[in-house]
Amino acid sequence: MAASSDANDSSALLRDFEHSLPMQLLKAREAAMARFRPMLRAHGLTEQQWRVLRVLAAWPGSDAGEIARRSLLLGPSLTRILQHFEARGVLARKSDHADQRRAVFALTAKGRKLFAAVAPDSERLYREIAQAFGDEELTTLYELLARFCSAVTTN
Amino acid sequence: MAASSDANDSSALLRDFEHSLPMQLLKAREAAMARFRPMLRAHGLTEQQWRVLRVLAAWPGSDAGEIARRSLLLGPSLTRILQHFEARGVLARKSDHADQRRAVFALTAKGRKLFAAVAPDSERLYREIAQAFGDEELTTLYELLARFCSAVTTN
DNA sequence: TGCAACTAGTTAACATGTTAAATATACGCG
DNA sequence: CGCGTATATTTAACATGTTAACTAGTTGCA
Repeated sequence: MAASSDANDSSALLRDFEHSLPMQLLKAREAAMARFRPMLRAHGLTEQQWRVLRVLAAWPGSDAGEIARRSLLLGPSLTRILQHFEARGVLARKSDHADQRRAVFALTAKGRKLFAAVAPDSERLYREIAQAFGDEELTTLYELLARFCSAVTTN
Repeated sequence: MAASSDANDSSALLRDFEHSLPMQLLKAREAAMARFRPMLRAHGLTEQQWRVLRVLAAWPGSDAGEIARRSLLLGPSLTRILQHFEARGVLARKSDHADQRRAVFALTAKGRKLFAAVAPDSERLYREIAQAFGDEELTTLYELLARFCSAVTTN
């Protein structure tokens, strides 16, 4: 890649571009995920699959809507991941007798084993990041992000 | 979707889950993008296409590597977007005579017109967000995110 | 000169993101 | 009871994310 040489005449637009909050949030997320992705890949998981696994480990018997909300996945993505995991024997689907539209999900023994194998690696990387950034700054960042969400979300 | 009813026995895992920084960053990004996406869609653009348009508006004559780095897009995604825009007549490709591997890109008149049409809407929405969140908090958030990136990025 | 190592960009293959539409079930109410 | 409406989930279609492999051009150096 060519070394960048910012022309002076674009400084106004440059400032505007660096003040794109979605881009800065994406960049920060990438900085963190770059550490997690290789580890997850070594376990045969994508980032999104790991989020679903975590939700089902914490709340077994969730229905699809609840999994989607907690894992921040949209319906179609979740449908594909649940089908993938079901085919792999990681989770089991059971139709809800009280409401036939719903299906509830739970990890199988294989799924729980997979979760147990990944969780320690995940926590280790999280602690590395927390240490690199600093616990106080991390807490401040969490709080700011939460305030941002509640301030900006329209509902 | 079913109302959530958090079981007490999962409180430890719940705390862990809410302390997933990649998820909180994603959530914040979503809160912001939810405002931008409908506007961009009305102009026939995706979020990523708009990022490429902004880069080329600010730095005409960038090569693909430079566009990728500035727009935070990976090579394959950028290739597709450049092909899409080229077919639509939004930008023009020119091979670099000094280095035949490179191609440099610039907006056409049509591309500049498109940029000029979207930019005011984009800035209006950005100001709405800044006002909802508060300028000082926004500045703090930018600084924290920048520190996070430099602390966590391994290079 | 000639070849090995490197770099820019693209292609390939599979997974997810995004919106709209379709399907199936549940619910409310005349 | 029966029908319109709402809800849960899936499917469809296209765009992007991610990694690996591939192509073509470039560079350094024996």
